Amino acid sequence: MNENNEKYEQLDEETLFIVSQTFKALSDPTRIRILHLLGEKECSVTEIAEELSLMQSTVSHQLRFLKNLRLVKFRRAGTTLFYSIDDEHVLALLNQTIHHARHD
Amino acid sequence: MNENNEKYEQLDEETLFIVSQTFKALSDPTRIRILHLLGEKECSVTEIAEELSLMQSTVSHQLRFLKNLRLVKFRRAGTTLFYSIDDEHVLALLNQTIHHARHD
DNA sequence: TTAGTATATGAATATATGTTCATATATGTT
DNA sequence: AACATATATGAACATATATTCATATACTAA
Repeated sequence: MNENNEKYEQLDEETLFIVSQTFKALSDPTRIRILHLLGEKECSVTEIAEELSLMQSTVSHQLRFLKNLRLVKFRRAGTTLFYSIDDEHVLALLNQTIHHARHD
Repeated sequence: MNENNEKYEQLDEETLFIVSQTFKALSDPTRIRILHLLGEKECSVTEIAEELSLMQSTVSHQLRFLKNLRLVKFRRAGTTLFYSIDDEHVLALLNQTIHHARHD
């Protein structure tokens, strides 16, 4: 018994989509840097741009991407928006992989 | 003390590259399906193509991609190549994310 | 050696993606 | 209201990516 000749259980469309979107978010160096920074501390758009030497519009575009996937959130303080991590699981995924990349 | 106003420690180039490559491998639906299948059982190229309804050349191209990153390996048996997982950490990353995608 | 099967590869193509520039919107201040 | 600052957005562009088709290579058996 259990000769591993059971039929293979395919991944359903929706799961496949969510999983690929999640990893796609983490596959771009700019987004990785933004998420990693936000994992350290809440930041405004301008702060992110300065800290990472990126154009403000680049940061805004990527934050919109991350916000659509609910990986980040923001709070408003006047004209300034402070962004922070909204999905601790994905941040854990990132930190885990950073750790793995460094130690082998 | 520890007012969290220490300077932010940037990710180094090499780590950033490895991490983004790893996630890029996991960001495509076809590669996800291949890795998930190989996580269940060792398969030949033809078996993968049939099980997932993909063209043989599509499978070969993606296997080359995955092999370059050492995420899969193969053994030869005559003219047939049996592929299997070569990076359990990345498989764990995938399964973890599949589980997360399904349960929320 | 010839034929047959399994896999790999290169070129072509279509599509997706990331960045930049210019400009719009939103909020606060005077 | 006029102005300054912070952020968002749309269009244009260059580059990356995935798939397909055609064909090459590798191994096996007759």
